[in-house]
Amino acid sequence: MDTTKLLKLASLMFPELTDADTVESLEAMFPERGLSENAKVTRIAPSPTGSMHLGNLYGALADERIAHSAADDGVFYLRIENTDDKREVPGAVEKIIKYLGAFGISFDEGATNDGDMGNYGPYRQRDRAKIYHIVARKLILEGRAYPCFCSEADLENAHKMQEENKENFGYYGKYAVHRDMDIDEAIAKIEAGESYVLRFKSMGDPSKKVDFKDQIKGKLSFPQNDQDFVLLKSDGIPTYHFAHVVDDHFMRTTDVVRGEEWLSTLPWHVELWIACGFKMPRFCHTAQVMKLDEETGTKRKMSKRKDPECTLGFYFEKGYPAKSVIEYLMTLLNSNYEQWRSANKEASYKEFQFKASNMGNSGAMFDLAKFNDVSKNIIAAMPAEEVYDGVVEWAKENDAEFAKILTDNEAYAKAYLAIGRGGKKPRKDFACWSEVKSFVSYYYDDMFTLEDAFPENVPAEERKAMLAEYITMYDPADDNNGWFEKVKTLSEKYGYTSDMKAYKADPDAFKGSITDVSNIIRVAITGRLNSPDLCTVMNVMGVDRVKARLSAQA
RNA sequence: GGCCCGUUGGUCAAGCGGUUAAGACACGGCCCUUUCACGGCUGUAACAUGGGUUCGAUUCCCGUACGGGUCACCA
Repeated sequence: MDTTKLLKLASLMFPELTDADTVESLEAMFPERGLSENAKVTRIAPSPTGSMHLGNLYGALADERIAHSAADDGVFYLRIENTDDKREVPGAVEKIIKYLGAFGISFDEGATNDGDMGNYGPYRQRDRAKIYHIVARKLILEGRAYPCFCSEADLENAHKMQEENKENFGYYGKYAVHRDMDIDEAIAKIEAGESYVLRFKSMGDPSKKVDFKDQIKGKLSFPQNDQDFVLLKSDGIPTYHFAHVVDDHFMRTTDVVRGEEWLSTLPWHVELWIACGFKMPRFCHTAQVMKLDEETGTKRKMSKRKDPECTLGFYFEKGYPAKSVIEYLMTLLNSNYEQWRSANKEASYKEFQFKASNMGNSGAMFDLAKFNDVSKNIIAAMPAEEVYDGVVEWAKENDAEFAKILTDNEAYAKAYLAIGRGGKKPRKDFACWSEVKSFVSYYYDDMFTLEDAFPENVPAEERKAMLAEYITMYDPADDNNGWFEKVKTLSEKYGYTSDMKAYKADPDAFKGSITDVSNIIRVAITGRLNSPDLCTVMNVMGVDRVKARLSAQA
């Protein structure tokens, strides 16, 4: 190998590098972290190409929990994978940080809205060009990387030929046309200004296997890689593969958590890690989250391209509490979480001992019905103040009119939100804030609508008479027992039994029951057949509104 | 098409050679109950398929089918 020529090639490709820019200098600049034995370093590495979706959050939560669950000094950091400037969406980084923050996921280091935080940066890949170039130069000098001058058309032709010959696609073997190009020729082409990429020179033999252990999937076996994949694109920015190896090495990641879509290129990465001379981290390839289709209620694989509506924004729009989403994701992430939760009802999810090995390996499906149940439990456990704050915050963004109604009389809203709350068996009325309005509309005269739900077995005249009489009986000072006694008295007077046992045993023997009478009052007051405890509802509404509602139907 | 991953009740999901095959959600019934919600009890319902290995396979191996991923100068 002609070292002099290779040096010339390298300096032509990376004129910004000096002799001091060596991999050793990088090792010194980004030393091992010296954390405790069990400490794990994980990262979330999104590309700022659009809105976050549930899969990103799922991965982020897994990373965060793995880092913070194993030891006190674990590190979880944010790295921005902005190597593809064509796809970058302005403001996406800010959005990522904002959304993850909204779900209570915070970083120990990494990219922030104003610069970087931490000693292993820069944390935006575009700012790391020099670091990649230093490693690339080393690979060139060792004969493990070379420039390739193929045009897009060249590669397309090769692809077509491979299709016709039923061969594997890619740049390898005889299709790796620049792999053994004369160095002088390459130098000449570069000097002439020809566009090129830097390719990895693979030494793998696909007829042999490479064995691998994944923290989630267990033992895996692949054919060895023989692809001379691209390390640096023609703009000098690395591809994911190269950036992954360089960054996760120099940022000292101990556990690479990523989606299982990376499994197929794992042999590439394995060969690259070895070629670079870096110690491989542990890998956790997570099953992918399927998404719910809110229209049909059916489920299918989440897809960035096909499902723009499965963004995290969906959960904000519906008004699901961040806590609910996290809680549900935890049940998906670690299958023993639910069991733990039922034994530790009050505990924060952070107290749960999260393990990568407890992650499912067969594709976690988003189950809307279950998610709603989880969310109902979360909301049911909140004090009225928290519910009020949640609804108001949501309404301010999504229903300004409702927000005004709520804030105009905060005490009133909190009073009815407190009904059935706080005890051992709290009501589970709503799964998200957008469901609240229709549930509480009858507390407001402007939103009150009367459904035609009066019991049919009670003649209208009798019903009106009962309501008229009840107005005179109603006393807001009554407690629940006193309230019920009055309804009982009224029922008996009109011939409706209050003996529910007898009534159930033989309904035909009676004109009707106290249920009919209380439902008449209920419909008059709330406009519907279903409501929380009527006595409390009436108390919250206040005597004036109650009497007005009753007389309107009397 | 090549390579890889997966397939347990309606849904999610335990299980890791011998179990009456957990649990949660949903659904049905009963109880509680002035309605609803909650809660309690209870019921229906599953190891994709064909071959092996084994005294014994949901569990291990091979094939088939089905689903998914990937095969870019995207991540």
